[in-house]
Amino acid sequence: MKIATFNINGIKARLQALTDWLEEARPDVALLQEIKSTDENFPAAHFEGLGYHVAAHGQKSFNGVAILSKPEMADIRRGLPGDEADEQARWIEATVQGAQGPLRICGLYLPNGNPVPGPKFDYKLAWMDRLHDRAQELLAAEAPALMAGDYNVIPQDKDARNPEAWTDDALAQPESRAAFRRILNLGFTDAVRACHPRADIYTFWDYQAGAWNRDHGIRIDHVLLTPQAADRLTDCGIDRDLRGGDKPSDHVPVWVELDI
DNA sequence: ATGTCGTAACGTTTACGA
Repeated sequence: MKIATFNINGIKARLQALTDWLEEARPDVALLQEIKSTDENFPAAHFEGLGYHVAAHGQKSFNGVAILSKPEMADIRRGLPGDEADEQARWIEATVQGAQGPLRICGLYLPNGNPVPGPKFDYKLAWMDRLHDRAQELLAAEAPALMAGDYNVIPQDKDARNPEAWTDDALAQPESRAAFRRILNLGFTDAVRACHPRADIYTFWDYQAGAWNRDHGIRIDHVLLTPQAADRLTDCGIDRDLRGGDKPSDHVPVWVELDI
C-alpha cells in the first residue's frame, strides 16, 4: 500500500497539479495539508471521480487537512484531542484495511510557530505536547499506524541546506526539535531517514529568493511509523520534481510503501 | 527588492499567514 503526504498550499490553486500527480503517482492514500477550504467547498466529487473516498477537516481560508483513500475509511476522527477550545483544523485520522490487516492513518499540519517568541510559538509547543499524548496512545495499541504530514520541524541541521538561515525560525528552535525527538523516541521510525540516510533530502523550498533554483530546501514533511508499521516498510521517496512543475506548491509529496 | 504565493474582502488593493 502506497501512502503519501502532500502539503498542497490551497486546493483551489492546486487542483490541476494535484490531479496530475495523483494520476501519475497513484497513491492508495493521500494525506493533504493546507487545503485552505471549508468541508463544503472541498471538491470531494472530483476526487471520487478519480476513485478516492474523501474525508476532509477544513476551515475558511487557512489550515485544513484531508484524506483521499482508495480503500474505504472507517472510524474517521477529526481534530487533535486534548484541547476542546482549539478551532484550528490540523488533524484527521482514519483506519483503512490492507490485504493483511488494518492500518491506522493520521494526517497532520503542525503549527508553524513564527515569530519566536510569542503566542504562536507557545501554541506550537502546546500542540506538540498533545501530539505526544496521541502518539503514545497509538503505540500502546501495538498495531500498524502512521502519523504523516507537515511537521514544520527541521529535525537536525543536516535537514537544511543552509541551517544558519533558520537559527531564529520556529522550525529549527531547540524546543521544537526536542519536542519532535521526544515523540520520535517513544518508538517511531522516521521513514524517510530509514530509507535515505544521506543529508541532502528536502521537502520544502520557499517561493522567495530563488530557493528552488538554488536548492535551498528543508526537510519538514515527515512520515512516522509505529514499530508494527515500520516492520512492513519496503520503500519510500520524495517526488521533488513537482517543485519544478507548473503552479507548484512550496512542498512536494513524501510517500512510503508498506507491505500490508 | 523586506525578493513569492494563496486566500478573502469594505476588492482593481490591502492584510494576513506562511
